[in-house]
This record gives sequence, C-alpha cells and structure tokens, in this order.
Amino acid sequence: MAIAGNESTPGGIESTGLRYQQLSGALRASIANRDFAPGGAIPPERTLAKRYDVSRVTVRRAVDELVNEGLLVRRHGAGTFVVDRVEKQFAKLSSFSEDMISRGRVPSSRWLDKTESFVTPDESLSLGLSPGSRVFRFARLRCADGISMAIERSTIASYALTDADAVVDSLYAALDKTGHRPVRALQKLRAILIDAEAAAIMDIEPGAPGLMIERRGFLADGRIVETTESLYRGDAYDFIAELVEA
Amino acid sequence: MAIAGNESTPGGIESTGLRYQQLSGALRASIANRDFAPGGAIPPERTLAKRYDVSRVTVRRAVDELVNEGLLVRRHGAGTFVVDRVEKQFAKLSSFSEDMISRGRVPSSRWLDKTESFVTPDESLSLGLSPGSRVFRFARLRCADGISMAIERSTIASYALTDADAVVDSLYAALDKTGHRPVRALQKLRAILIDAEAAAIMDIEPGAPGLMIERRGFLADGRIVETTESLYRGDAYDFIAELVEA
DNA sequence: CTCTATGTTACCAAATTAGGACCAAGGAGA
DNA sequence: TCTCCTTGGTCCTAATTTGGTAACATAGAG
Repeated sequence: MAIAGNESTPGGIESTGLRYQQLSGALRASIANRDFAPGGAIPPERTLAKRYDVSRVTVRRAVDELVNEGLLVRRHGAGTFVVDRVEKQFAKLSSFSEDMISRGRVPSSRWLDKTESFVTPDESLSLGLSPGSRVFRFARLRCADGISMAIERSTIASYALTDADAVVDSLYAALDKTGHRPVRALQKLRAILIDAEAAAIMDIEPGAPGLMIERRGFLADGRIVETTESLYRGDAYDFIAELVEA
Repeated sequence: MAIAGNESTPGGIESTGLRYQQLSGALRASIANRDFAPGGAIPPERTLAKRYDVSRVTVRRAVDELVNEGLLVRRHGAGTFVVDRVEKQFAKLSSFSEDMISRGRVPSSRWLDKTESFVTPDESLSLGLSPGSRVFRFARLRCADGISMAIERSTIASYALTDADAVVDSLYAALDKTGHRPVRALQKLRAILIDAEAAAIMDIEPGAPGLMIERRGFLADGRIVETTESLYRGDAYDFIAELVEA
C-alpha cells in the first residue's frame, strides 16, 4: 500500500503534504487498530520503507514522531516496539465517583440530558461514524456532598447501548453490560473560564476558573465508542498524575 | 474556484475589492472549517495561486495577513502551517525546552530568578532535606516562538548541581549531566485565574485562565531532587494524556 | 502624470525526500 | 564461545519542493 499522493483536492479536506506526517498517521492508525500488537515489534524500517514506497529517512522521521509521543520505543539491533500501556498504568485518572469516594465525599448527580439523536458532522468525525448514525447523548451535573463539581457531557455510539435508559447511574457500568466499555482513552485537558450558562447550572460565578477535559474512549478493536466533555470547577478540583521517564 | 469578482454590492455589505483581502478571507474560512487541518500544511503558494487564479504575490500578501494574525506559521522549505494549540503530553516527563524542540517550535526564556539559598521549612519537607541545606532556585518566563507560554519556578536540591550557572538553557539537561535527572514525577494540576503579577510578566490580561502544575521529581533511589511550580497560559496550552480505564 | 494593486519572471535559500554506505548493537545458531 | 544476519544509528550526496526576495511590467484610480 502506498500513501496517497500529494495532488490537491479542490473541494475537500487538505492533506498535509508532508510524506512523513502522512506515514506517521498511517502508523498511528495501525497501532490504534492493533495491527501492530502492543508490546510487539513493528516491521523494520527498511521493510516499512519498501511497503509504503518511501525512503528510510522518511520512515525514520515518521517513527521519530511516534517515539516522541511515547507510542513506540526503539531498541538498537532488536527493533522498534509498540509501548504496552497496560503495564505502565501511569497517569491513571479515576472516574468521578471513584475519585470522590476516595476523598471521603459522597458523589451525586442530576441529569441534564438523556436523549437519542443523530450525529452532528463533528461527532461523525470524532466517533468515526457515518453521517446519519444514531448516538446517545448524556449530560449530568456532578456533585460531591451536594456541592456542584462538574458538568459531564457524553456522546455514545448507538451500537454500544440498547437505549438511553440503560444508563441509570454509571455510564461505564452500562457500557460494560453490552461489552462496549472502553479499554483505553485519550484525554485532552485545558484551562478555561466558566461561561454564564455553565455557571448557572453549577450555581457559581461566571468567569471562575475551570478545567475542560475532552475524552475519547477506545474499544479493544480501536473503535471510538465514547466522547465526553467534562467541565470541572477549578476551585474545587485537583488532578494528580504520576509520570515516568519517556 | 475563483474568488468572487469585484462588482459592487448595492444594498449590502461593502466588499473590500482588494483581491488579497478576499483571498485571506477565503483562507481564514478554510482554517475555521478545518478544511486545513490544525497543525497541518496548507497548499503551497504556487498551488493556491493557480487554484484561486491570482499571482503568487497576491497569495503571499493574503498569507502574510494570516501569519500576522497568528493563524499561520511559515517554515522555509517546508510549507505554511495552520497554528495549532500546543498539546503537551501530560504523561510524559520532559522539560519545557525539550518539549518545544520536539514540536519544532523555538523555545526561549527570560530569567526571573537564579539563586542559591537555604531551604525554607516547607521545602525541607517536600524535598526531604534537613533544615539548613542549600538549594538552587530558578524562575523563568517560558516562551515558544517568542510568545509567552508559562512561568516556571523550580527548587533543586544542592547536591544535584555544581552551581546555579550550570543551568544555561534546559534544567533537565543540566541535571542529566550530573546524573540527577528525575526518572519519575508526581504532578498536581489545577485550574486558576492568572493574577496581576503573573499576567504582567506574561504580558496578558489578569483574570485569564491558567493551569497551575506542581511537580515533584524523583531520582531512581527515591530522593526528591526537584520541585517545580509551573503556571501555564490556559489559552495557549493543551495537555493530553493517554490512559487505561480500570 | 503619480500611486497603488496586481501580474510575471527569475533566482536564492531552506527543508524534505530519495538512495546509498557504513557502523554498532542484539539475536540466532553452529 | 564464535560467526552471521538482522536491525537501528549515523553520515553523505543529490534531486525536488517550498518559501523568500527582487526586478520589472501592466492596469486602473485619482
């Protein structure tokens, strides 16, 4: 298989134009799809160069990216290996309920939304669903000891749940029942100011500091089953993570 | 596709009539629509010139506008790229400079403090040092491509460095030389509002969202060699973490 | 006329990519 | 142990692509 060429796509999405970026994307997909087994070696650089019809320099640059991202590890003379994340277990961010319980607080929540509808174009991209697919939407106000702590908005691919009411308390418990609980997740986190709408729901002042966390949950086969946007109160929540050397 | 002509719009909004402004508007839209992927390259100038049927000079002026607005970045010999929010690999233990270099951005910093002194009682606890021990203190304004990104305040156990001036550029590089680079770290992260003092240093508005990260760096033998408080601009920094759901 | 926006052309400089050579580390088998 | 092969690590040269810059021409507005 060769990487797509560099010809322009007049009405469509632009390709980056840099071959090593296209290649690193292809490799990233192979890792996510488990084409390259976690902990196992990926094909040697010379093989990849032939397979994708690029030079070894380009392969090395593409692999460099993934090594920098921590997805791959090189071992001189042995090969390049997919990092096995199950053994690392660093940066384990526990779920809201678990987190609250471990702090000796009582978690509760109020439903803001619990519906089934069609994907938006944005979601069809991020969930990898075809336009017109159905999804479940859940939104909850999360509280600890009766004090509002966060707003959680989840979108779930329709194949993962029988119906919206299958989620009574824990979303992940419901996904577990259908065998669609994510085994891996990517989280993106940034600091924002809490806007008027969210502030009203949480009964706090607008403009307060907040943490926005976007999570994409992956199934074992690489499909994205869940996207969740969580907005945490900055004045009430700390995140702790343990890091290891890259 | 060609840009709309120059005819006047009688009752409507005044079109500028300058082709490069129309073009920069079209490009701005393409960026907003994600037709040009964030972080990816836009088509080369010669391609844009052909596609929009304008000269390369005009393309360059249009691109100049977007570069000045900070939406695009040029890289000689490589292409012009859509600026993406910095995504920091939260689970990866790397220093600011290493992180920026690996992303192809140019790190720089301004020293705010670089001294040797005695531990405070607080620090003697967190660093595990006996009262009266000496420590190095470093504080820097961190920039990427000349734009302020964070304020970093580090305290280093004195055994880990020969003298304060050993840190020229990268703190972790200096620690590496003496064999005292942390192999593990604990980070605590929370959202805050940037106060007047920090805002003045970073040249931004007070009250902007920020991420405060406290890090304790451990040596292989378990000693804490480093404590760092970093204040990141919320509008310029994303943190990403990959995790395994329990 | 001048001034400005734009087009055309040419060439320079920097980055990517290709392709190759050689070295060093690791593993497999005699 | 030793040898041989594979694999990543490093260096080089050359071609191609891409942005950087300059000189000059053209058209329209004032």
